[in-house]
Amino acid sequence: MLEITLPDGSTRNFDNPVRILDVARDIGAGLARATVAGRVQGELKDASDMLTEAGDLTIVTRDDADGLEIIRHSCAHLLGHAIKQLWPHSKMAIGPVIENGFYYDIDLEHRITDADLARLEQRMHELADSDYAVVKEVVAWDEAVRVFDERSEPYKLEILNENIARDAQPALYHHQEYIDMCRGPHVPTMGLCRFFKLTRVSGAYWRGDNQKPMLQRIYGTAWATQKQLKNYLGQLVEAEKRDHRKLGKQLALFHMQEEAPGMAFWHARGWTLYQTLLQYMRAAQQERGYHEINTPQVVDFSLWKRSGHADKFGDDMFALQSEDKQFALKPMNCPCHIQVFNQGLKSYRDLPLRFAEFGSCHRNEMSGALHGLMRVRGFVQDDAHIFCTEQQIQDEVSAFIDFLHAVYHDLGFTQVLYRLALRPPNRVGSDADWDKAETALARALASKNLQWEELPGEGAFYGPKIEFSLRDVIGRVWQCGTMQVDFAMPGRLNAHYIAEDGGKRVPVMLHRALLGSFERFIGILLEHHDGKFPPWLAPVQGMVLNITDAQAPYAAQVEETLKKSGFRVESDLRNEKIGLKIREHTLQRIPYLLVVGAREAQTSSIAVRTRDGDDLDAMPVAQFAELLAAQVAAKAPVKA
RNA sequence: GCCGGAAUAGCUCAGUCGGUAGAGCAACUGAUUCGUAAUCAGUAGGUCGGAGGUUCGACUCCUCUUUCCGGCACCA
Repeated sequence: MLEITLPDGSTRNFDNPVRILDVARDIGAGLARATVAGRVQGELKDASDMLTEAGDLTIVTRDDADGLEIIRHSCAHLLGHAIKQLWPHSKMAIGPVIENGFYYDIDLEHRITDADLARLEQRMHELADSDYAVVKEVVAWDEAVRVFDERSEPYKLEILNENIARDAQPALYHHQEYIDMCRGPHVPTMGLCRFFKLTRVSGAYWRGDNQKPMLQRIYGTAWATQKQLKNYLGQLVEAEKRDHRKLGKQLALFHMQEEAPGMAFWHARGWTLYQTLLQYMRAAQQERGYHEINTPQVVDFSLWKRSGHADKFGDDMFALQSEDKQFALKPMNCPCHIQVFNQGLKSYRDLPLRFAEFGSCHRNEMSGALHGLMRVRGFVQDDAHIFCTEQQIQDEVSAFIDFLHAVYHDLGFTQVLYRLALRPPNRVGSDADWDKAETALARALASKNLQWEELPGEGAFYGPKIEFSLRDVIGRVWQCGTMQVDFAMPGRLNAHYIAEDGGKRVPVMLHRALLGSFERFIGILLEHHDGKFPPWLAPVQGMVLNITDAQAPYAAQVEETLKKSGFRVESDLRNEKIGLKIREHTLQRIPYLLVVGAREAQTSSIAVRTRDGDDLDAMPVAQFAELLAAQVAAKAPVKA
């Protein structure tokens, strides 16, 4: 007698051991059809697995997150099955689940093209539609080796030899004639894997190692229902529409060209946005006790040698030769900030000393890494270095977190994620120092009641760090802010202060940034807002449009009045229909369109329309100025 | 840097089999003076990313190269 307890507390009794799928079938045919796997004592099991002991069982269906993940995993096998049918000589590497889908890495002479993807996808559909049963076979390690040896699968053999214990019992999943090795679980029948699409093919190093051969990676997305799939594909289209590179061109914000790869040419509107953001940061950090400084962009290589950057990143710096000297464009600001700190003797009474710089940096990023504004070679950081004592770390970090929250909130981001990167194997500084620094960072986070993820081994060699990421409106996560404790560099570059007892001490240096680089952050902002910036950030806040030439003088006067009130306003006096002007400036995402016709000229008013098409009716110019001023002050969105 | 793809008018994109390039929008000219997402007509616009090669002939085929796109790797 076998008693199975279901999540609702009800029980079912069986005379003999049963398969999970049989239990589902016993409950109902509908459930059986939707069954992907089972969860027994917290562990996922194949639907075909036998239950031999009494206990709890949760049927995992395609509606569960776990179920979807299994479907995606099985889709990778389905892809493998199809690949082997079309190209029997493919050597299969790995086929894991990723966010929204799966991929499979294969080694194949033939280069997979887009047309091949379509063929593969069609074959996958045929296989899935046949709804064949997946057969799981648990074998001895030797037997698994024999199977993959026979099938000439060197990558599977490497995995068996290097990653699977000799006494393990690997599971082989039979997909008709195709066999894949997997931890599982997998779907019981392939009919559960119908809603997928192969999205792209690219190269990927075997085991992620650039010394190892490059394989072909085929990506796909997979979902439990047609509706989910359609929805996701729609999101991709949506994300593409708000691509900052596209918007940057459409809205005349910036451009890039061949002669300066990885560096932006900022146009008037883009630079206005850039400056608005920069001035905002400047004011915000001034309020919080930072001293803004500015340091050279071209610095003798010897400084980078002393700071240790030349060793690690020398090849990634732009080098310059002049007379007999080797210079480099600065890739970061911290060594220069220490030079400023080192001018004049510092007392413990001067600490914490916060040096901020909108530092223009250049890094010779590898060509393949460049990506619009998101990864550039020339950029400006909202960088600052706080020189302080160990005792001051926690308070400084705590104040920084408040600062960061305030800024992210102002910029329209509400969700922040926190990660604490802890000591790596290769590091400088004593364990006692690391203990103190890690504790200070963790305490600062805890004191704000924040949840964080710990990343052991991920800290910089010179100290632990907190990474702050924000989630944008379409759910993507961007790492922007950082707070890093540095025990090493101040000492290397001879920074010290006189302590209370008269002794010389090396200060702790905190590297910190909120936005990271202005270039990248503007890219993120553009995509987050879809170019529809709130009025305080919008490069042009209002556009005055005349109906006919007769109102041109009045329109110019309105523009002038609003400009004098400190707003960014332009006018469009072309002899064009109002509909055309509305359309064009709406597409330019200008928050307010200010229409002036004979009526408005008569009454000294403007007819206000938002870029979203809302009509705010005619109002006196002064009233609009008041409304806009309030929104700018509050950093509020466009008012409907 | 590595794998794959792409580059044609200011922009978005066509271009068949190798026979010297085309549309829409924008620009310019003219008409129109108009009330909330595209007024009409006309004109002009190109070393087909760059350098070589094959060919009677190259946007088209080949080689090299630059940049971009999608990934991988990298990211102080």
